[in-house]
Parts: sequence; structure tokens; C-alpha cells
Amino acid sequence: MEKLTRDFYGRDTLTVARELLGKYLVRVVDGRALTVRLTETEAYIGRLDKACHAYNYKRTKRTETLFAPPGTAYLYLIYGMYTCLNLVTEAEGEPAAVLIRAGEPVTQVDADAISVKRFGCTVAQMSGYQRKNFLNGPGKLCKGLSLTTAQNGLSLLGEELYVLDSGERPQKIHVGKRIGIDYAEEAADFPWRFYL
DNA sequence: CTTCAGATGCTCT
DNA sequence: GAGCATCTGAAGA
Repeated sequence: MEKLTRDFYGRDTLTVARELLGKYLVRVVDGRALTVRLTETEAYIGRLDKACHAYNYKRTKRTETLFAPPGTAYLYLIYGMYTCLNLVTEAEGEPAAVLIRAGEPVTQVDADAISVKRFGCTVAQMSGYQRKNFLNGPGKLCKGLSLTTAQNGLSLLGEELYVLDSGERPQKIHVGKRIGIDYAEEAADFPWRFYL
């Protein structure tokens, strides 16, 4: 499978957010690759989006990563204890990114390795509730893949964190409002959330 | 199934 | 000092 190139990320954010669905996010940690099929994304576009940290090109220490070249990982801490993973998009200097909201392990081996990181036990020992809500949120996905703000600014063209084209071309993509941004006035209603 | 409170720390004003 | 792109466990329907 081919690793996505900078050209893939350096396009319209809504397009990238849609096309990421069904692709494989790979996180290499402790000498092994953890692979997750992406099932839910959201677009954030600084140029016109009050929900984006870099709305109106606001440049601060935190948003600096959003101005990096497309194909850079933007990670930040939310609510004091959870990390969110975003992939920087558009031409360099256009602050925009796709939030990775959810995914699912590709193989049983991935599932077991991730469950150890999430819950400290194997899949077989997980509760039914835990199994059903395994990686269905940005904080959970980061926890399962050992992603923290230490990975902020990491290139997706490297060997530690990247996305593979699985070849899947989803027939039906669901669209909806983004989650948890009620403060963002009219932008709160933008249909910029995509899921399988 | 649902709601609800609390956790917890960084960033920006 | 306020607010936040969230999650969990407990309790109730």
C-alpha cells in the first residue's frame, strides 16, 4: 500500500477529510506498527471557521503547527487530559487541518496491542461497553495509539506516523455537524463532519 | 438506553 | 482567571 504524499494533504480540507475515510492510519511505537482504519473525520479551516484554533489566521504558540506544510501532525491537549490528532492540509500558510475523530483496528493483533495501551488488558478481557466504544472519539484514539503532544509537528511523510491508501473507496459517506463546538456561532452548524 | 458531574492542565486574555 | 475540537463511571428510566 502506498503512503499518502504531501500532494494528498495539500488540497481542499473538505476533500481531504472525505478521502481519509477508509484509509489506514499507521502509528509505529515500541518497534511495531499499529494500524487503524479511519471512520470519522472533521474539517477545520482557519480562513473562515470560528471553530478553528487559527480562525482568521490567528497565530499563537499553539496554532503555529497549523501553518506548517501540509502533511504535518497537529496535536494538542484538550480538557486538561486528552489529546486530539489533526492532519494539516491546504497550501503551506493556510491554517487548516482534519481532526481524526474515530477509527477501528484493522487486525486482531492491532486490536490487542491497542487495548493494552487503552485499558491495560487484551480485547478478550474488555467489557462489552469498552468493545463497542473502542476508538470512537479523538481522545480514545490518541490514547490507544500512544499519541501525545510530544508528537506535535511530526511529519506524516516519515516513519513514525503516516497514512496508507488502503484502496477502499467508500460508497456512502455520512455528513453532519461537528461535535463539541457550540461556542462557534454559525460555524457550529457547518456540515464538516464525515463518517462511514 | 439516557443524563450528569467531575476530572485536570495548558493556552490565551 | 476562563474556557476548552473529551471521557468515564454512576445512577436512573
